[in-house]
Parts: sequence; C-alpha cells; structure tokens
Amino acid sequence: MPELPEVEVVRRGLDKWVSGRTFSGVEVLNNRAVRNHMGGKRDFISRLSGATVVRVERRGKFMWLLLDDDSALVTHLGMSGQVLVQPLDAERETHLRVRATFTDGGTAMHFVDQRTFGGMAVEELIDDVNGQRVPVSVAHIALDALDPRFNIDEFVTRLRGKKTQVKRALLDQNLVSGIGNIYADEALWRSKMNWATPTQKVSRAKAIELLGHAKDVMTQALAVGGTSFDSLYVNVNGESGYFSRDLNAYGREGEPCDRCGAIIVREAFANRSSFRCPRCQPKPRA
DNA sequence: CGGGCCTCCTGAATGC
DNA sequence: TGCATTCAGGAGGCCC
Repeated sequence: MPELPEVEVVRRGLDKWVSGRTFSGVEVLNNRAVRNHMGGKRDFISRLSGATVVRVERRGKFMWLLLDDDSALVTHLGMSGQVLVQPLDAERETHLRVRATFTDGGTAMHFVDQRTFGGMAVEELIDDVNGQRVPVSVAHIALDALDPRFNIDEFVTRLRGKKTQVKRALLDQNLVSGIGNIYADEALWRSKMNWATPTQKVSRAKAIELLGHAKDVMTQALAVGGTSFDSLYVNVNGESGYFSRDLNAYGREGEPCDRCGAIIVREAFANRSSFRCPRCQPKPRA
C-alpha cells in the first residue's frame, strides 16, 4: 500500500540503479499497465527505447524517470505496484507487466503489479504553477507534505475552506499529496482528531498540528524503509519495509490504544476503513 | 465546479 | 470441503 514514504524508498533505489542508463528492449506484458499512455502500447515501447534516464523524481505518490529527450516515464504504483531491478536471467514474476532492458546489459527493470491499479506512461513535461518541469499528469497534484516548498498557510486556508470531512481533505491529492489511508489515520490519531470532523471546524492551530503529525509519521516511516503489511509491497530491490509494527491506529481494530488503553475501532469510510480510538478521537458533535 | 460515490483489478480471508 | 462473497484502496470518471 505505497504512500509517500514507500514511493520515496522506491525512487531512491531506482535513482541509484537506473540513472545514466539507456533503455534498449521494452516489453509490455499487460496492456492495462500502460492504459494512461496516450499513444498506446506500440508508441510506449518506441518512445522508451533508446531513451536515457537522467534521474528519478517524485511528487506525492507519483514518481517519474526523467528522460534525456524532455519526456518522462511516469510510474504510479497504485495499490500493489513494485519496481524491481533484476538480473537478466531472473525468473519472471507472476504479475510482471512491463520489463525493460538497458544497453549496458547488467540488470533489467521490472514493473510488477498484481492488481494493475498502477501503471506506466511516457509523457511530455510542462511547467507547473511552481515553475517546476513535471509530467503532464502530475501538474495538477499538490506539492507533498515533505516538500520544502510546501506552503502550510495556503494548505490551512484551503482546508478550512472545504466543505468536507478532515480525512477526505487529507486524502485529497490536490490539497496535499502523498498521504493515503494509513498515514491519514496515523496523523489523525496523533492529533486526537476524529476523521469525520468538518474541515470548517478545524482551527488553524489544529490544522497545522495535523499536517505536522502527517509529516512526522511519514518521515519516521521513511527512516525505516517504508511501511509494509504483506508481500505486495517491497522496495526496488525486493526488500520489505518494516514500519507496520509502529502504527498506532491503522489496522489495529480490537487492540488497546497506545495512549489511553481504549479499544481501537474500525469504521466504514468512503468504501474503505478508518481506525480510531473511541476515547482519544471521539465523534464530533452533530 | 466542488463533493462524493463508483469502478478498475486480483488474491487472501471469510462465510455458509 | 468447496464454492461464493467480502475486502483491500489510489485516483480518474462521472453524476448531482
């Protein structure tokens, strides 16, 4: 379940392993994996073949390999995506979707994704509102919470101007990017806030505290290599992260709150789940 | 146009 | 036991 820390772990690994290398053979083993590439599978292959990777960049959960022809290979991991750097003779993974080799031989890059919610696309770069060159599909994504240019005042103002619940706002990638269901629940627990709190009732101070906790929990996860719950997520070299043991709320239904001992509950939220402490994070008054 | 529900997908877990 | 159902969720589509 890659969120910002997990994607950053992959970005760092990829940057180390593929920067400076030139793609040679490209195979697309599942058309859905390149559904966001405008020109279709054949165009994807021809655009990528012969391109050299300059470096690997990221915004929120979006990652892209900057190529030397002013385009980028945008890679989103979705729910179950992995990017693996494998020996040329490695056995093909069951859910291998895209495989690329390089002119130097060495290793191959595998995009593996069981559910194929993620995917790859070669895109043009455009200048976004910050003056940064980003792929077309990333231009509308907000800066992420760990970006030094992230404007907390603007975030607070926009959050308080929305007519929704605070967790929905945290998950809105156009407001702040990188936060998913897991870190949203953790940030809310640390802030002693209920997910259903109307954004208009969140004080400026509380909004700043919430964002601070989101940054802290993601920074801590990043320090230990990202969160992992099962074999679906492994980093670029196939090594799992191990932050899951440090979670206070997410996935802890029926277990005691680490702060007050009350039993963590699980509630339906937007077709998924929210976990909270019923004592520390009581329901907002109606 | 903002808000929020639906859908895509596969496999593990659960239910009867 | 075995088949069917539920669940996981990122993000774009689409409806109101």
